[in-house]
Amino acid sequence: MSLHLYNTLSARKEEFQPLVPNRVTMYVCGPTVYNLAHIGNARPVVVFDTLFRLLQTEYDEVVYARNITDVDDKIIAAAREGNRSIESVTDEYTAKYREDMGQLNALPPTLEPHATHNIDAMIELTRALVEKGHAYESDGHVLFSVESMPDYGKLSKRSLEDMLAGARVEVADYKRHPGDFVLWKPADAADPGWDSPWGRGRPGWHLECSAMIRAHLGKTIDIHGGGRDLIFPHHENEIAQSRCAHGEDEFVRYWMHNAYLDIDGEKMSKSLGNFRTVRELLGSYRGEVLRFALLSAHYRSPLNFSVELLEQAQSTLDSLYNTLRAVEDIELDMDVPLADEPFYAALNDDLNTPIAIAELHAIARDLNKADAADKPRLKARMLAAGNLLGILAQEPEEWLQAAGAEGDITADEIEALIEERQQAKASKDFARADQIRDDLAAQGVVLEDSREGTKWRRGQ
RNA sequence: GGCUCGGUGGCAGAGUGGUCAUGCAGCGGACUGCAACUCCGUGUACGCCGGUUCGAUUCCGACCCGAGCCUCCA
Repeated sequence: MSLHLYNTLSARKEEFQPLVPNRVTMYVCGPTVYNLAHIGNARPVVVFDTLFRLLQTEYDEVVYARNITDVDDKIIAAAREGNRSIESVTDEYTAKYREDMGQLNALPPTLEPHATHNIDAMIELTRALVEKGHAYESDGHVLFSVESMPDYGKLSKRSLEDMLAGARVEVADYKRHPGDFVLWKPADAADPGWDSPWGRGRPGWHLECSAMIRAHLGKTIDIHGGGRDLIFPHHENEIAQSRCAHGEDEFVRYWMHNAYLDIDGEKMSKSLGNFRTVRELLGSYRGEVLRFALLSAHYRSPLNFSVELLEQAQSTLDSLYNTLRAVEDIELDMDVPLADEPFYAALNDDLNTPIAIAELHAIARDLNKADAADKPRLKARMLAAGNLLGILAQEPEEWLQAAGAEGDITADEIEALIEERQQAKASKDFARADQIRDDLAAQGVVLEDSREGTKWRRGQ
Protein backbone atom coordinates (compact mmCIF):
# COMPACT_ATOMS: atom_id res chain seq x y z
CA MET A 1 0.00 0.00 0.00
CA SER A 2 1.34 3.40 -0.91
CA LEU A 3 1.48 6.08 1.73
CA HIS A 4 -1.84 7.64 2.65
CA LEU A 5 -2.13 10.53 5.06
CA TYR A 6 -5.11 12.19 6.67
CA ASN A 7 -5.20 15.78 5.51
CA THR A 8 -6.85 18.20 7.92
CA LEU A 9 -7.66 20.52 5.04
CA SER A 10 -9.77 17.99 3.13
CA ALA A 11 -10.74 16.05 6.26
CA ARG A 12 -9.95 12.74 4.60
CA LYS A 13 -7.14 10.35 3.90
CA GLU A 14 -5.32 11.10 0.68
CA GLU A 15 -2.65 9.27 -1.24
CA PHE A 16 0.65 11.03 -0.63
CA GLN A 17 2.44 12.41 -3.66
CA PRO A 18 5.30 14.86 -3.15
CA LEU A 19 5.29 18.01 -5.23
CA VAL A 20 8.71 17.17 -6.62
CA PRO A 21 9.26 13.47 -7.38
CA ASN A 22 11.52 11.74 -4.90
CA ARG A 23 11.86 14.83 -2.70
CA VAL A 24 9.71 15.53 0.33
CA THR A 25 9.57 18.72 2.36
CA MET A 26 8.13 18.61 5.85
CA TYR A 27 7.82 21.29 8.51
CA VAL A 28 6.74 20.79 12.08
CA CYS A 29 6.16 23.54 14.60
CA GLY A 30 8.89 23.34 17.21
CA PRO A 31 9.22 24.71 20.71
CA THR A 32 9.26 28.20 22.12
CA VAL A 33 12.36 27.87 24.23
CA TYR A 34 11.56 29.35 27.62
CA ASN A 35 11.00 26.20 29.70
CA LEU A 36 11.25 22.42 29.62
CA ALA A 37 9.26 20.36 27.15
CA HIS A 38 6.45 18.33 28.69
CA ILE A 39 5.44 14.87 27.56
CA GLY A 40 2.55 16.35 25.57
CA ASN A 41 5.03 18.44 23.61
CA ALA A 42 6.87 15.23 22.86
CA ARG A 43 3.95 13.64 21.05
CA PRO A 44 4.28 15.50 17.75
CA VAL A 45 8.04 15.07 17.92
CA VAL A 46 7.73 11.30 18.18
CA VAL A 47 4.88 11.10 15.67
CA PHE A 48 6.61 13.14 13.00
CA ASP A 49 9.93 11.47 13.69
CA THR A 50 8.21 8.19 12.88
CA LEU A 51 6.84 9.72 9.69
CA PHE A 52 10.33 11.04 8.90
CA ARG A 53 11.71 7.52 9.25
CA LEU A 54 8.94 6.12 7.07
CA LEU A 55 9.41 8.73 4.35
CA GLN A 56 13.13 8.01 4.22
CA THR A 57 12.45 4.41 3.26
CA GLU A 58 10.62 5.58 0.17
CA TYR A 59 12.19 8.88 -0.92
CA ASP A 60 15.82 9.74 -1.58
CA GLU A 61 15.57 13.23 -0.18
CA VAL A 62 13.45 14.14 2.82
CA VAL A 63 13.94 17.65 4.14
CA TYR A 64 12.47 17.90 7.60
CA ALA A 65 12.53 21.28 9.33
CA ARG A 66 11.56 21.92 12.93
CA ASN A 67 11.90 25.49 14.09
CA ILE A 68 13.11 27.00 17.31
CA THR A 69 11.07 30.01 18.38
CA ASP A 70 13.57 32.11 20.27
CA VAL A 71 11.82 35.46 20.31
CA ASP A 72 8.53 35.69 22.15
CA ASP A 73 6.78 37.48 24.99
CA LYS A 74 7.16 34.48 27.24
CA ILE A 75 10.87 34.29 26.69
CA ILE A 76 11.21 37.94 27.57
CA ALA A 77 9.15 37.37 30.69
CA ALA A 78 11.21 34.32 31.68
CA ALA A 79 14.44 36.25 31.23
CA ARG A 80 13.15 39.12 33.35
CA GLU A 81 11.91 36.79 36.02
CA GLY A 82 15.23 34.99 36.21
CA ASN A 83 17.14 38.23 35.90
CA ARG A 84 19.16 36.84 33.02
CA SER A 85 19.72 37.51 29.36
CA ILE A 86 17.40 36.37 26.60
CA GLU A 87 20.20 34.35 25.06
CA SER A 88 20.99 32.46 28.22
CA VAL A 89 17.34 31.44 28.46
CA THR A 90 16.99 30.39 24.85
CA ASP A 91 20.37 28.66 24.74
CA GLU A 92 19.63 26.66 27.85
CA TYR A 93 16.22 25.47 26.77
CA THR A 94 17.20 24.84 23.17
CA ALA A 95 19.98 22.55 24.40
CA LYS A 96 17.69 20.79 26.85
CA TYR A 97 15.02 20.35 24.21
CA ARG A 98 17.48 18.68 21.88
CA GLU A 99 18.72 16.41 24.65
CA ASP A 100 15.24 15.40 25.75
CA MET A 101 14.02 14.70 22.24
CA GLY A 102 17.19 12.75 21.52
CA GLN A 103 16.42 10.59 24.54
CA LEU A 104 13.11 9.74 22.87
CA ASN A 105 15.06 8.36 19.90
CA ALA A 106 13.92 11.26 17.75
CA LEU A 107 16.36 11.81 14.93
CA PRO A 108 17.63 15.36 14.55
CA PRO A 109 15.62 17.19 11.89
CA THR A 110 17.38 18.09 8.67
CA LEU A 111 17.02 21.78 9.49
CA GLU A 112 16.40 23.60 12.73
CA PRO A 113 15.82 27.23 11.81
CA HIS A 114 15.86 29.82 14.59
CA ALA A 115 13.40 32.67 14.41
CA THR A 116 16.05 35.24 15.29
CA HIS A 117 18.19 34.12 12.36
CA ASN A 118 15.37 34.75 9.90
CA ILE A 119 14.22 38.24 10.76
CA ASP A 120 15.03 39.55 7.28
CA ALA A 121 12.74 36.97 5.72
CA MET A 122 9.97 37.99 8.11
CA ILE A 123 10.33 41.66 7.28
CA GLU A 124 10.33 40.81 3.60
CA LEU A 125 7.18 38.74 3.96
CA THR A 126 5.45 41.54 5.85
CA ARG A 127 6.49 44.07 3.23
CA ALA A 128 5.05 41.90 0.48
CA LEU A 129 1.76 41.59 2.33
CA VAL A 130 1.51 45.34 2.82
CA GLU A 131 2.31 45.97 -0.82
CA LYS A 132 -0.36 43.57 -2.00
CA GLY A 133 -2.97 45.12 0.23
CA HIS A 134 -3.25 42.18 2.62
CA ALA A 135 -1.73 44.03 5.55
CA TYR A 136 -1.84 47.51 7.00
CA GLU A 137 0.05 49.55 9.51
CA SER A 138 -1.81 50.80 12.52
CA ASP A 139 -0.54 52.34 15.71
CA GLY A 140 2.96 50.99 15.19
CA HIS A 141 1.70 47.49 14.43
CA VAL A 142 1.44 45.76 11.10
CA LEU A 143 -1.68 43.65 10.90
CA PHE A 144 -2.94 41.08 8.47
CA SER A 145 -6.37 41.89 7.12
CA VAL A 146 -8.42 38.70 7.23
CA GLU A 147 -11.10 40.27 5.07
CA SER A 148 -8.58 40.55 2.26
CA MET A 149 -8.52 36.79 1.90
CA PRO A 150 -11.73 35.22 0.62
CA ASP A 151 -11.22 31.73 1.98
CA TYR A 152 -9.69 32.62 5.32
CA GLY A 153 -10.87 29.96 7.77
CA LYS A 154 -10.79 27.05 5.34
CA LEU A 155 -8.42 24.91 7.38
CA SER A 156 -10.24 25.35 10.67
CA LYS A 157 -13.58 25.17 8.87
CA ARG A 158 -15.06 28.31 10.25
CA SER A 159 -16.15 31.52 8.64
CA LEU A 160 -15.44 35.05 9.72
CA GLU A 161 -19.02 35.18 10.95
CA ASP A 162 -18.42 32.09 13.09
CA MET A 163 -15.37 33.70 14.57
CA LEU A 164 -17.20 36.88 15.36
CA ALA A 165 -20.02 34.93 16.95
CA GLY A 166 -17.56 33.21 19.21
CA ALA A 167 -15.44 36.21 19.98
CA ARG A 168 -14.98 36.65 23.67
CA VAL A 169 -11.81 38.60 23.62
CA GLU A 170 -11.55 42.31 23.82
CA VAL A 171 -10.58 43.64 20.42
CA ALA A 172 -7.60 45.91 20.26
CA ASP A 173 -8.72 49.26 18.91
CA TYR A 174 -6.02 49.37 16.25
CA LYS A 175 -7.58 46.41 14.44
CA ARG A 176 -9.86 47.00 11.49
CA HIS A 177 -11.47 43.59 11.91
CA PRO A 178 -11.48 41.62 15.15
CA GLY A 179 -9.87 38.67 13.39
CA ASP A 180 -6.90 40.64 12.12
CA PHE A 181 -3.66 39.41 13.59
CA VAL A 182 -0.28 40.93 14.23
CA LEU A 183 2.56 40.46 11.77
CA TRP A 184 4.93 42.94 13.32
CA LYS A 185 4.72 44.68 16.64
CA PRO A 186 6.66 47.54 18.15
CA ALA A 187 9.36 46.73 20.69
CA ASP A 188 10.33 48.67 23.78
CA ALA A 189 13.91 49.77 23.99
CA ALA A 190 14.44 47.17 26.70
CA ASP A 191 13.04 44.31 24.62
CA PRO A 192 14.68 42.53 21.74
CA GLY A 193 13.90 44.29 18.49
CA TRP A 194 15.00 44.80 14.93
CA ASP A 195 14.84 47.80 12.68
CA SER A 196 12.15 47.61 10.04
CA PRO A 197 10.24 49.92 7.70
CA TRP A 198 7.69 50.21 10.51
CA GLY A 199 10.20 51.10 13.19
CA ARG A 200 12.01 48.97 15.70
CA GLY A 201 9.99 45.90 16.50
CA ARG A 202 9.69 42.16 16.47
CA PRO A 203 7.72 39.59 14.55
CA GLY A 204 4.37 38.09 15.49
CA TRP A 205 4.40 34.40 16.22
CA HIS A 206 2.46 33.30 13.14
CA LEU A 207 4.77 35.19 10.85
CA GLU A 208 7.84 33.30 11.99
CA CYS A 209 6.79 29.93 10.61
CA SER A 210 5.63 31.31 7.28
CA ALA A 211 8.89 33.16 6.78
CA MET A 212 11.09 30.25 7.78
CA ILE A 213 9.22 27.86 5.55
CA ARG A 214 9.63 30.23 2.63
CA ALA A 215 13.30 30.76 3.41
CA HIS A 216 14.25 27.14 3.94
CA LEU A 217 11.74 24.92 2.17
CA GLY A 218 10.02 27.00 -0.51
CA LYS A 219 6.66 28.53 -1.36
CA THR A 220 4.84 25.24 -1.33
CA ILE A 221 5.73 22.34 0.94
CA ASP A 222 4.46 18.81 1.14
CA ILE A 223 3.71 18.22 4.81
CA HIS A 224 3.12 20.56 7.71
CA GLY A 225 2.57 19.06 11.11
CA GLY A 226 1.75 20.15 14.61
CA GLY A 227 -0.69 19.70 17.44
CA ARG A 228 -4.42 20.00 16.89
CA ASP A 229 -4.59 23.17 18.91
CA LEU A 230 -2.44 24.93 16.35
CA ILE A 231 -5.04 24.61 13.60
CA PHE A 232 -6.59 27.86 14.67
CA PRO A 233 -5.29 30.44 14.67
CA HIS A 234 -1.66 29.53 14.05
CA HIS A 235 -1.87 27.40 10.95
CA GLU A 236 -4.83 29.25 9.53
CA ASN A 237 -2.74 32.39 9.76
CA GLU A 238 0.30 30.76 8.23
CA ILE A 239 -1.81 29.85 5.24
CA ALA A 240 -3.13 33.39 4.97
CA GLN A 241 0.33 34.95 5.17
CA SER A 242 2.08 32.58 2.83
CA ARG A 243 -0.53 32.32 0.14
CA CYS A 244 -1.29 36.02 0.06
CA ALA A 245 2.37 36.99 0.02
CA HIS A 246 3.39 34.50 -2.64
CA GLY A 247 0.28 34.53 -4.76
CA GLU A 248 0.24 30.74 -4.67
CA ASP A 249 -2.92 28.70 -4.43
CA GLU A 250 -1.20 26.07 -2.40
CA PHE A 251 1.02 26.54 0.63
CA VAL A 252 0.92 23.12 2.26
CA ARG A 253 -0.22 20.02 0.42
CA TYR A 254 -0.87 17.81 3.48
CA TRP A 255 -1.76 19.26 6.85
CA MET A 256 -1.30 16.83 9.71
CA HIS A 257 -2.36 17.35 13.30
CA ASN A 258 -1.87 15.11 16.28
CA ALA A 259 -4.34 14.87 19.14
CA TYR A 260 -3.09 15.59 22.61
CA LEU A 261 -2.37 13.69 25.74
CA ASP A 262 -5.12 13.54 28.30
CA ILE A 263 -4.80 13.47 32.06
CA ASP A 264 -8.00 12.57 33.84
CA GLY A 265 -10.03 13.37 30.75
CA GLU A 266 -8.49 16.79 30.23
CA LYS A 267 -5.71 17.72 27.90
CA MET A 268 -2.27 18.06 29.36
CA SER A 269 -1.14 21.63 28.93
CA LYS A 270 1.02 24.32 30.33
CA SER A 271 -1.93 26.54 31.06
CA LEU A 272 -3.78 23.85 33.00
CA GLY A 273 -0.63 23.05 34.93
CA ASN A 274 -1.28 19.31 34.77
CA PHE A 275 1.80 18.46 32.78
CA ARG A 276 4.83 16.26 33.40
CA THR A 277 8.09 17.28 31.84
CA VAL A 278 9.99 14.84 29.69
CA ARG A 279 13.05 15.47 31.82
CA GLU A 280 11.21 14.54 34.99
CA LEU A 281 9.83 11.36 33.45
CA LEU A 282 13.24 10.38 32.15
CA GLY A 283 14.26 10.09 35.77
CA SER A 284 11.91 7.12 36.14
CA TYR A 285 11.56 5.72 32.63
CA ARG A 286 13.88 5.34 29.74
CA GLY A 287 13.19 7.47 26.68
CA GLU A 288 12.30 4.45 24.64
CA VAL A 289 9.56 3.60 27.12
CA LEU A 290 8.12 7.10 26.77
CA ARG A 291 8.33 6.85 23.02
CA PHE A 292 6.61 3.47 22.93
CA ALA A 293 3.84 4.78 25.17
CA LEU A 294 3.30 7.73 22.85
CA LEU A 295 3.09 5.43 19.84
CA SER A 296 0.64 3.04 21.47
CA ALA A 297 -2.31 5.11 20.28
CA HIS A 298 -2.97 6.44 16.81
CA TYR A 299 -1.65 9.99 16.51
CA ARG A 300 -5.09 11.43 15.74
CA SER A 301 -6.65 9.90 18.86
CA PRO A 302 -6.31 11.37 22.31
CA LEU A 303 -4.05 9.24 24.47
CA ASN A 304 -4.69 8.74 28.15
CA PHE A 305 -1.45 9.37 29.91
CA SER A 306 -0.81 7.63 33.20
CA VAL A 307 1.71 5.69 35.20
CA GLU A 308 -0.10 2.52 34.15
CA LEU A 309 0.49 3.39 30.51
CA LEU A 310 4.21 3.75 31.13
CA GLU A 311 4.40 0.58 33.19
CA GLN A 312 2.69 -1.30 30.40
CA ALA A 313 5.04 0.17 27.81
CA GLN A 314 7.96 -0.84 29.98
CA SER A 315 6.85 -4.44 30.34
CA THR A 316 5.97 -4.73 26.67
CA LEU A 317 9.42 -3.53 25.63
CA ASP A 318 11.03 -5.87 28.15
CA SER A 319 9.16 -8.74 26.60
CA LEU A 320 10.18 -7.77 23.06
CA TYR A 321 13.80 -7.39 24.10
CA ASN A 322 13.58 -10.74 25.85
CA THR A 323 12.59 -12.27 22.55
CA LEU A 324 15.55 -10.59 20.87
CA ARG A 325 17.95 -11.72 23.57
CA ALA A 326 17.04 -15.31 22.85
CA VAL A 327 18.28 -14.88 19.28
CA GLU A 328 21.26 -12.68 20.02
CA ASP A 329 23.66 -14.99 18.23
CA ILE A 330 21.48 -15.46 15.19
CA GLU A 331 22.75 -13.91 11.98
CA LEU A 332 20.36 -11.54 10.26
CA ASP A 333 18.77 -12.36 6.96
CA MET A 334 19.07 -8.94 5.37
CA ASP A 335 16.80 -9.70 2.47
CA VAL A 336 13.58 -8.37 3.98
CA PRO A 337 11.48 -6.41 1.51
CA LEU A 338 9.56 -3.80 3.46
CA ALA A 339 6.84 -3.72 0.85
CA ASP A 340 5.69 -7.18 1.92
CA GLU A 341 5.54 -6.35 5.60
CA PRO A 342 2.20 -5.89 7.40
CA PHE A 343 3.76 -3.38 9.77
CA TYR A 344 4.92 -1.35 6.81
CA ALA A 345 1.44 -1.36 5.34
CA ALA A 346 0.06 -0.25 8.70
CA LEU A 347 2.42 2.70 8.92
CA ASN A 348 1.68 3.65 5.35
CA ASP A 349 -1.99 3.79 6.26
CA ASP A 350 -1.84 7.19 7.92
CA LEU A 351 0.80 6.10 10.41
CA ASN A 352 -1.27 3.48 12.16
CA THR A 353 1.21 2.71 14.90
CA PRO A 354 -1.14 0.56 17.05
CA ILE A 355 -1.55 -1.83 14.14
CA ALA A 356 2.16 -1.73 13.43
CA ILE A 357 2.83 -2.64 17.05
CA ALA A 358 0.31 -5.47 16.85
CA GLU A 359 2.18 -6.78 13.80
CA LEU A 360 5.42 -6.48 15.71
CA HIS A 361 3.94 -8.70 18.40
CA ALA A 362 2.94 -11.21 15.76
CA ILE A 363 6.52 -11.35 14.48
CA ALA A 364 7.84 -11.73 18.03
CA ARG A 365 5.46 -14.61 18.69
CA ASP A 366 6.55 -16.34 15.50
CA LEU A 367 10.16 -15.78 16.41
CA ASN A 368 9.68 -17.24 19.88
CA LYS A 369 8.53 -20.53 18.44
CA ALA A 370 10.45 -20.56 15.17
CA ASP A 371 12.73 -23.30 13.88
CA ALA A 372 16.37 -22.36 13.60
CA ALA A 373 16.06 -21.96 9.86
CA ASP A 374 13.39 -19.28 10.17
CA LYS A 375 15.00 -17.23 12.88
CA PRO A 376 17.39 -15.07 10.82
CA ARG A 377 14.54 -13.77 8.74
CA LEU A 378 12.13 -13.24 11.62
CA LYS A 379 14.76 -11.45 13.64
CA ALA A 380 15.51 -9.15 10.73
CA ARG A 381 11.82 -8.41 10.26
CA MET A 382 11.43 -7.63 13.92
CA LEU A 383 14.37 -5.25 13.92
CA ALA A 384 13.16 -3.59 10.74
CA ALA A 385 9.81 -2.91 12.38
CA GLY A 386 11.55 -1.63 15.47
CA ASN A 387 13.75 0.64 13.44
CA LEU A 388 10.80 2.33 11.74
CA LEU A 389 9.13 2.84 15.09
CA GLY A 390 12.36 4.07 16.63
CA ILE A 391 12.57 1.28 19.18
CA LEU A 392 14.48 -1.97 19.84
CA ALA A 393 17.79 -0.49 18.73
CA GLN A 394 19.66 -1.33 21.93
CA GLU A 395 21.52 -4.49 22.76
CA PRO A 396 18.91 -6.71 24.45
CA GLU A 397 21.26 -7.67 27.23
CA GLU A 398 22.00 -4.03 27.97
CA TRP A 399 18.35 -3.09 27.90
CA LEU A 400 17.32 -5.91 30.21
CA GLN A 401 20.16 -5.57 32.67
CA ALA A 402 20.58 -1.81 32.88
CA ALA A 403 20.68 -0.75 36.52
CA GLY A 404 17.76 1.46 37.37
CA ALA A 405 19.17 3.39 40.28
CA GLU A 406 22.22 4.02 42.36
CA GLY A 407 22.73 1.28 44.93
CA ASP A 408 21.16 -1.47 42.82
CA ILE A 409 22.81 -4.85 43.16
CA THR A 410 25.64 -5.12 40.65
CA ALA A 411 25.87 -7.51 37.73
CA ASP A 412 28.86 -9.24 39.30
CA GLU A 413 26.98 -9.87 42.53
CA ILE A 414 24.06 -11.25 40.58
CA GLU A 415 26.29 -13.54 38.53
CA ALA A 416 27.92 -14.85 41.69
CA LEU A 417 24.56 -15.65 43.24
CA ILE A 418 23.40 -17.36 40.07
CA GLU A 419 26.52 -19.51 40.19
CA GLU A 420 25.84 -20.37 43.81
CA ARG A 421 22.27 -21.26 42.90
CA GLN A 422 23.50 -23.53 40.11
CA GLN A 423 25.57 -25.46 42.64
CA ALA A 424 22.68 -25.67 45.06
CA LYS A 425 20.48 -27.02 42.28
CA ALA A 426 23.12 -29.53 41.27
CA SER A 427 23.18 -30.88 44.79
CA LYS A 428 19.38 -30.85 44.94
CA ASP A 429 19.34 -28.17 47.60
CA PHE A 430 16.24 -26.56 46.16
CA ALA A 431 15.47 -24.66 49.32
CA ARG A 432 18.72 -22.74 49.00
CA ALA A 433 18.28 -22.29 45.25
CA ASP A 434 14.79 -20.88 45.70
CA GLN A 435 15.93 -18.62 48.47
CA ILE A 436 18.56 -17.08 46.23
CA ARG A 437 15.95 -16.60 43.54
CA ASP A 438 13.56 -14.98 45.99
CA ASP A 439 16.24 -12.71 47.37
CA LEU A 440 17.13 -11.53 43.89
CA ALA A 441 13.48 -11.05 43.06
CA ALA A 442 13.15 -8.82 46.10
CA GLN A 443 15.89 -6.68 44.57
CA GLY A 444 14.14 -6.49 41.23
CA VAL A 445 16.10 -9.21 39.49
CA VAL A 446 14.24 -11.92 37.63
CA LEU A 447 15.88 -15.22 36.79
CA GLU A 448 15.00 -17.22 33.73
CA ASP A 449 16.27 -20.76 33.45
CA SER A 450 16.68 -22.54 30.18
CA ARG A 451 18.60 -25.48 28.76
CA GLU A 452 21.48 -23.14 27.94
CA GLY A 453 21.70 -21.85 31.48
CA THR A 454 20.25 -19.06 33.59
CA LYS A 455 19.67 -15.57 32.29
CA TRP A 456 18.69 -12.59 34.36
CA ARG A 457 17.07 -9.23 33.86
CA ARG A 458 15.92 -6.37 35.97
CA GLY A 459 12.18 -6.05 36.13
CA GLN A 460 9.18 -7.09 38.12
C1' G B 1 -23.19 30.75 21.98
C1' G B 2 -20.36 29.26 17.19
C1' C B 3 -17.15 25.49 14.98
C1' U B 4 -14.81 20.65 15.25
C1' C B 5 -14.29 15.68 17.28
C1' G B 6 -15.24 11.55 20.26
C1' G B 7 -18.06 7.60 23.51
C1' U B 8 -15.26 -0.16 22.08
C1' G B 9 -14.45 -5.94 26.98
C1' G B 10 -11.10 -4.92 34.13
C1' C B 11 -7.37 -1.33 31.76
C1' A B 12 -4.84 0.61 27.24
C1' G B 13 -6.21 0.74 22.28
C1' A B 14 -7.24 -0.64 16.63
C1' G B 15 -10.87 -1.82 13.21
C1' U B 16 -15.09 -3.50 10.46
C1' G B 17 -22.01 -3.86 7.29
C1' G B 18 -22.14 -10.70 8.34
C1' U B 19 -16.10 -16.32 11.68
C1' C B 20 -9.89 -12.76 14.42
C1' A B 21 -7.58 -6.83 16.46
C1' U B 22 -3.42 -6.46 19.58
C1' G B 23 -1.14 -5.68 24.41
C1' C B 24 -1.54 -5.71 29.86
C1' A B 25 -4.25 -7.99 33.83
C1' G B 26 -7.33 -12.58 35.05
C1' C B 27 -8.48 -17.85 34.42
C1' G B 28 -7.16 -23.04 32.55
C1' G B 29 -3.31 -26.07 30.35
C1' A B 30 1.83 -27.41 28.41
C1' C B 31 6.92 -26.72 29.81
C1' U B 32 9.70 -26.56 34.84
C1' G B 33 12.32 -29.83 40.86
C1' C B 34 9.05 -25.42 41.91
C1' A B 35 8.96 -20.91 39.36
C1' A B 36 10.14 -17.26 35.68
C1' C B 37 10.39 -17.05 30.32
C1' U B 38 7.80 -19.12 26.23
C1' C B 39 3.75 -21.65 23.97
C1' C B 40 -1.62 -23.25 23.62
C1' G B 41 -6.59 -22.17 25.13
C1' U B 42 -10.07 -18.75 27.39
C1' G B 43 -14.18 -13.03 27.60
C1' U B 44 -22.69 -12.56 25.70
C1' A B 45 -17.06 -5.16 24.16
C1' C B 46 -18.69 -1.73 20.96
C1' G B 47 -23.18 5.29 25.22
C1' C B 48 -28.92 5.40 24.65
C1' C B 49 -33.34 5.26 21.37
C1' G B 50 -35.22 4.86 16.66
C1' G B 51 -34.42 4.10 11.15
C1' U B 52 -32.16 1.74 6.61
C1' U B 53 -30.79 -3.57 5.79
C1' C B 54 -31.73 -10.47 5.18
C1' G B 55 -28.08 -8.65 8.92
C1' A B 56 -25.21 -2.69 12.32
C1' U B 57 -20.59 -1.76 17.08
C1' U B 58 -19.79 -0.24 11.85
C1' C B 59 -24.53 3.73 7.59
C1' C B 60 -28.63 7.67 8.80
C1' G B 61 -31.45 10.65 12.57
C1' A B 62 -32.61 12.23 17.54
C1' C B 63 -30.91 12.06 22.49
C1' C B 64 -27.36 11.63 26.67
C1' C B 65 -22.28 12.24 28.13
C1' G B 66 -17.30 13.97 27.25
C1' A B 67 -13.25 16.62 24.93
C1' G B 68 -10.94 20.41 21.88
C1' C B 69 -10.81 25.20 19.31
C1' C B 70 -12.91 30.24 19.30
C1' U B 71 -6.99 33.56 24.01
C1' C B 72 -0.51 31.76 24.78
C1' C B 73 -0.54 26.30 24.36
C1' A B 74 1.78 19.94 20.90
